[in-house]
Order: sequence, then C-alpha cells, then structure tokens
Amino acid sequence: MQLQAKYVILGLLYKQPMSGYEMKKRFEEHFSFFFDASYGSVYPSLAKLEQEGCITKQTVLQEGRPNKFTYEITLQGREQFNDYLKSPLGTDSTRSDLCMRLYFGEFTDEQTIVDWLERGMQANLEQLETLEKLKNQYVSQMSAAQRICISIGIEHHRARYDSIRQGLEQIRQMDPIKKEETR
Amino acid sequence: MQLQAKYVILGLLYKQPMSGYEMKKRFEEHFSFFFDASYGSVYPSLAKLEQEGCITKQTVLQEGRPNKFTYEITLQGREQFNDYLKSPLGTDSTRSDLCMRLYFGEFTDEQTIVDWLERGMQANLEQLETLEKLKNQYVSQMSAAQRICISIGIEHHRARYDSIRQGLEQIRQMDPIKKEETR
DNA sequence: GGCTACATGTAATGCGTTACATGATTTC
DNA sequence: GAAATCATGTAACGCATTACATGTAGCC
Repeated sequence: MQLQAKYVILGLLYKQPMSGYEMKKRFEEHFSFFFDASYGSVYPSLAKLEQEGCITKQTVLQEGRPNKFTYEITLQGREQFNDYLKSPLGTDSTRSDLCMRLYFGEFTDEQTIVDWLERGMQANLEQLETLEKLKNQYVSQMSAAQRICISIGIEHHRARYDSIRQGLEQIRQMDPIKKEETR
Repeated sequence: MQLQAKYVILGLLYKQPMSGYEMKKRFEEHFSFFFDASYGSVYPSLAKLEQEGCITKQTVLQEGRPNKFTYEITLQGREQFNDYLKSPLGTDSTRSDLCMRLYFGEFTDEQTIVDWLERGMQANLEQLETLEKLKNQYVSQMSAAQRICISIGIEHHRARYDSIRQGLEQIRQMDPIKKEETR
C-alpha cells in the first residue's frame, strides 16, 4: 500500500469536497516537497475512485468561470483511507538530478558543475521561501502534525541550500583564478 | 531528458565495466539518497542499451561464485551520456509517506502519529550513519563534486532527523500525561 | 539443512508523465 | 487581441515495481 495519488485524493476529500483542478493546485502549493501528480494522473484516479464507489461526483454550476465537478468521499472511501493510515509507514524516496550529476562530475568541466550548483541553489532558495511564506500564512490553522510536516520541508530545503552554498565556496576557493576571471 | 536508469547506468560504465548486479549494489550503497532502481529495471535497461549499441556485453567466468556479465560502454554510449550532462538540470522530486501522513494527521490518534515519527526518525538515523561511514571510507578518493553530493545527502538526513526529533518533543510536551503513562 | 550472498532474468501490472484537445472567462 | 486562469479530460508511451523463476557457492 504505497503512497500513491489515490490515497492523497481520499485524504483531501476526507475533510471537504474538492475538484480535480483544486487538488492539483494543492499539490503544487502545499505538497511540493513530498508529493506531486499531474492532471493526467489525478483525473483518471478520480474516475477510478468513483467507479469503485469511494467517491461521488457533483456538478457545481459557477458564474464567471467554467463549471466544475467536485467529489465527495463515501463511507467506503473513508474506510480505505483509514486502512492506508493503519498500514505500515512507507519509505521516502528521492530522485535528484543534481546529486546524480555531481556524482559523475569528474566527467565534465568545472564551469558546468558550478552552473548546476547555482541553478540547484536558486531552485532550492525559491522553494524555501515559498514554504516559509506558507507556514507564516497557515501556521495558526495547522494541526500539530502539519506543523511538523512543514518543518521537515523547511529544514530540508534549508540544509540543502546550505550544503550547496558551501560546496560552491569550496570549489571557488580551490580555483581562485577562475573566480577572479568571472567577476 | 529526465533522470532515469539508462543514464545512471551509462554514468557508471563511463569509468569501468560493471555487471547489473554490481550496479544495483551501488545504488543501494552509494545512491540511496538520490536514486534507486530494482533488478526489474536495471536488467531490461541493460538489454535495451546493448540493443541500441550504447554498451557491449562480456561474459566473465568466475570461480567460487556464479559467472556474470559485465558491460562496457561504447563511443555512442559515451556520447549519449555527454548529451545528458549537457541537457538542462532536472528538478528533484521527493515522495514522503511520512510527510503525507503527517499532513493528514488530524484524522488519526496521537499515538499513531508518535509511532510514525519514531519509525521515521529511526530510518533517518540509520541512513545518516550509513552515509557518514561511507564518507569517511571514501572521502580521499572522491572528486570535489562527489564530496558536495554526499554532503547534501548527509545534511539532508541530519536536518530531517532533527526536525522529527523536535516534533516528537513538542507533541510530548503538549501531552505530559501520556508521556508519563508510557514510561 | 537452512540462510545469506552472488547472479540473471521475465511477466504482469500499475502508475505516472507528456502531449494533445477543448473551451470559457478575465485582465491587460 | 493576447495571455493568464479556470476547468476537464484522453491517448500514447515509458518507466518502474512486484512477484515469479532459477541456480551456484559458502558458511554455520
């Protein structure tokens, strides 16, 4: 019972009805550091869950914007989600193109490595800032567990940012000539 | 050109011939914090790469253990790997069952959350220790980029471990009665 | 005898991405 | 008129996992 879109969707609907579009938004804004799924994953999952009787579909007519379909969780859906929560904790998995490239860094030139590090650091910084804003904005409404969740994300990005920054400094110290040249 | 088994394999063979079994080992021992792939992924990838002319297969007769097939990278394979290194840096992606559950923590009881945190913390600590040993063991042979790579991994696990530990403390402070009871 | 490590593979299946396809409404 | 946001979906494809299947050799 691995972490997959299905359970995330059920979890979101556990509290309130929601549309597929809104779920995807939530993934981007709140879940970025531990989950992501594309529309091509959420819509089919929604269709399948409905077919299985875990959720029901409602049409919501909207003015000033396109209509949408929201989904409500059924008793059966709640049971499935509870089963997931009771199942053994799964392991985390990360895929990092940056780390991969650094591992094979000896097969390219120094400038390329510096570029990777700078890009990686920048991406990290942006995510860190986004998470900090998110925390400030929602901290009062968050559960204790959610506060731990976001702390993990923030500290993760902070640690990564620091590691990359230090790495860059070390490379530049090793090669002071290049450093002067690029100024 | 996303990070996938194919390029990782080519990267490993860039330096020296290797068997599928050895690659999987390397993933477990060195790559755990940024990549993983099962045998069901590496053997078919190897077959495909050979078919494409990126690698060649050799049979190595061994005594005292089963024979094995090692693979050598071809010129074409090297070119493909260089193209990967030249392609734009991909984004990192993480999937964390722990964070997912914490996000939905309000739908379960406190003891369950504490269990998750303890398990997560333990798993993290083990990985941290493994990485630190790895670093101590290989640091003298590692390239500058590889040293940065492993630092990212170590600091990532350390930050995560600290976040979880602090989270646990906060939960226990909130609920001193339970804390006494479980002693 | 049983367990672990070494060693390679296949088949079924699932999960997920990308690109495609469409269309309304709002804002600049 | 163009771009962004809102909104839903499909199809092709690839990648990867799990479970299955097999076999050797060393060690306790």
